[in-house]
Amino acid sequence: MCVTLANANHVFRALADPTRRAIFEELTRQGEQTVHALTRYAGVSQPAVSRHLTVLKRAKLVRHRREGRETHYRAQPQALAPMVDWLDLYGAFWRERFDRLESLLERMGP
Amino acid sequence: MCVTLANANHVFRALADPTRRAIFEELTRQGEQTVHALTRYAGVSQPAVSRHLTVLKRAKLVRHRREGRETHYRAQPQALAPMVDWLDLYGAFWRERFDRLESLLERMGP
DNA sequence: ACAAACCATAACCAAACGGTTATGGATTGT
DNA sequence: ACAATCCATAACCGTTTGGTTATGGTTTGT
Repeated sequence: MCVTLANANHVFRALADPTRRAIFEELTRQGEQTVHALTRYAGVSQPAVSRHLTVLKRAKLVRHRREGRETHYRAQPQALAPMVDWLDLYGAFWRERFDRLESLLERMGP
Repeated sequence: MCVTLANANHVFRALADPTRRAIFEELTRQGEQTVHALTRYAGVSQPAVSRHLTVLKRAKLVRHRREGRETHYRAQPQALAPMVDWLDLYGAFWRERFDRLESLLERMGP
């Protein structure tokens, strides 16, 4: 719980940058990716991607797995918990979120 | 919806700074506050607070109301919607959130 | 009328950020 | 053995950021 608060700052900061959010989104949608693949996707240089991944790693939003000369990264959505907790406390009320959930489930069909 | 995406960046950026989060939290907990009161709370100079409030205002996370020589600010939690939406899409928190919701509804009785 | 209070903006500054190119270490393919 | 690939780190650079003090406009209190 103190861990949560300590990490909250890292999570908020990491997701403040749109490129970093895009990388995290890509990893969430497409699953595990190499740095090479992410570089092609992100539209910035490979070192830039590497450092973005380092920031995401610090926030525990991604994990990496080395395999030969390539490093595979995967999203770690549990690390979003501090942000969700914060929203629970300071923003989104249950009623509102329930409505949203309902409408989203509806859109997803039966 | 495009509006949501456009604003998402502002919201994420605004909440990336701990001082700004603290101000928003204070406004959420204690309700409307003057800049003077927020300055006492935030532990930074009054101009710093004013500019933080400007950033929060840009993200529509706060509204202001002038009353004589003082400006009252209030939190606007609906503006967190883009962040909640983003978490819905990329957080993959369905299971956990659904559990939480379920247990809450249970506690609320039949 | 005048002093004080409240707030926003301007001007300034050090530090952090996000990008780049250069480099080198480890691994793979030929 | 050698060349090429993958990745991380270093070095560098312009811009943004978060803070400060200074200033001025408006409103309030005496």
